[in-house]
Amino acid sequence: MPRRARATRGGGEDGEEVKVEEDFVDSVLNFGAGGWGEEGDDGEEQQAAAAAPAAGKEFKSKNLVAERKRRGRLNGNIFALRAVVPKITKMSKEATLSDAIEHIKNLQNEVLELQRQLADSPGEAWEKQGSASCSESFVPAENTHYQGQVELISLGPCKYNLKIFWTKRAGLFTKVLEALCSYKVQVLSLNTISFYGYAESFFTIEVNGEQDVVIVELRNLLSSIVEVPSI
Amino acid sequence: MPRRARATRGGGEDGEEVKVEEDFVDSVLNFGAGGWGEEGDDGEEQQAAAAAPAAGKEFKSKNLVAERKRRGRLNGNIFALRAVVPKITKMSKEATLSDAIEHIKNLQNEVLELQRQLADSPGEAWEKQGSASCSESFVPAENTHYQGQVELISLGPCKYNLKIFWTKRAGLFTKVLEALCSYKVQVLSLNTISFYGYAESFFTIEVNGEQDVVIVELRNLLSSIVEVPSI
DNA sequence: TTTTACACGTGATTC
DNA sequence: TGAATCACGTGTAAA
Repeated sequence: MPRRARATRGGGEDGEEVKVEEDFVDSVLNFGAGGWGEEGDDGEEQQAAAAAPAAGKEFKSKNLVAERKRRGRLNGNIFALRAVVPKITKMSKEATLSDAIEHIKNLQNEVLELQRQLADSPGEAWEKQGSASCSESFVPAENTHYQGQVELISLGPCKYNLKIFWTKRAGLFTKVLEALCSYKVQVLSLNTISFYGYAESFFTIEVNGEQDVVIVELRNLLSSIVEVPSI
Repeated sequence: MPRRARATRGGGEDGEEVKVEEDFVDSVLNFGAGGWGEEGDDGEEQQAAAAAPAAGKEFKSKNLVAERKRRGRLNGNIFALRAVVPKITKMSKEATLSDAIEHIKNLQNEVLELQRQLADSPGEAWEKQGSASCSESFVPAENTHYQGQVELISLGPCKYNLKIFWTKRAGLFTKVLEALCSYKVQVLSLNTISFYGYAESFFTIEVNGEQDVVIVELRNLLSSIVEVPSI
């Protein structure tokens, strides 16, 4: 609720001050503030600018009404701001602006956090890579090339199961796919289970060429990608 | 860049108006606006309030300096707001507020969208349910109870493979888990592959009690949960 | 009482 | 020019 100005023409306080009961000023103000939608209608303002001098005296400045409208728009925006900011500490202009700033910062942080969480959701890369249906069975074997969070399990000639456990980081999964791509590795199937902040992916891949060399290099490359940098 | 007021004591424009060259008012204003950190220091304002009357005349109100500080804080907040809002259309108070409102609305929509995308990332429910390692093999079988996007495949006495294909929606995966829970179904393993906007989950479950009845009811319940409402 | 916040009218400045 | 924006000092009302 706006504080219903008394409209005592307070600015110029010279001797010949005119004190008129101008409720219409209030109405104009409330029109500008309460109905702060974009209005091209200025019928009431016209009325105000015409009625006020008639009440007793000429205004010293022609931009009086314009200034009133400007104040009205500004206050309207303050109210609109108050409407979209959930946490209002005090009903004052200054506090409203501070709260708005705080709220914007919080929102931006929230967006960043959500984007970070979403960055390595496996789905992000799927659509670039194409869909991969899950049908291969996963058979634990003994000849596992193990290092860190990467396991390479031979399934037979040219075929391997690749198991990767990783913490979600931005772009990491894409890097893994690029690494596979760089070694001309065919992805036969892909399967991922993700926890909050962690994910485990199971690839069935087909490797052409020098098996022993490629497998070792690929394993090292993937390990360097997946390993957390701090440790 | 603030518009460097000329500081001609414009308010009371009565006859005995004093026109002093008070650049210090400018400095005070810029102090309040430019250095808009929280300051308890009011040395310069004291100086201003003391020097101005000395220049020729008493101020009519002690409120003057307080009002100056208030305006300074308010403008400071305007500038701060301008700093956190990326899209500034015009360098005016009104436009700044409008842009801030627009920006807040955009941010809130962005947060909602990200939360929606993240809502059914499988990881969200994992930690409530506990971790589920992936080890069961998936064997296609013929005795599949198929309806819509839900498949129930018998693996033997009391054990089934449950395959669900669904479009990501908020809270949907949690509902599936709750449905399983309500039928006292044990989840032996769980495996999910997610595309952008879609996900396929493979459960290995153990059902106790009236197999035929539970399986049919469970299948119907899951179908009703997973099916898109519009079709 | 004083303090705080506000709206007001006005002159100046910019475009 | 005129229209728009601003800072200013002031009166007033509520805390």
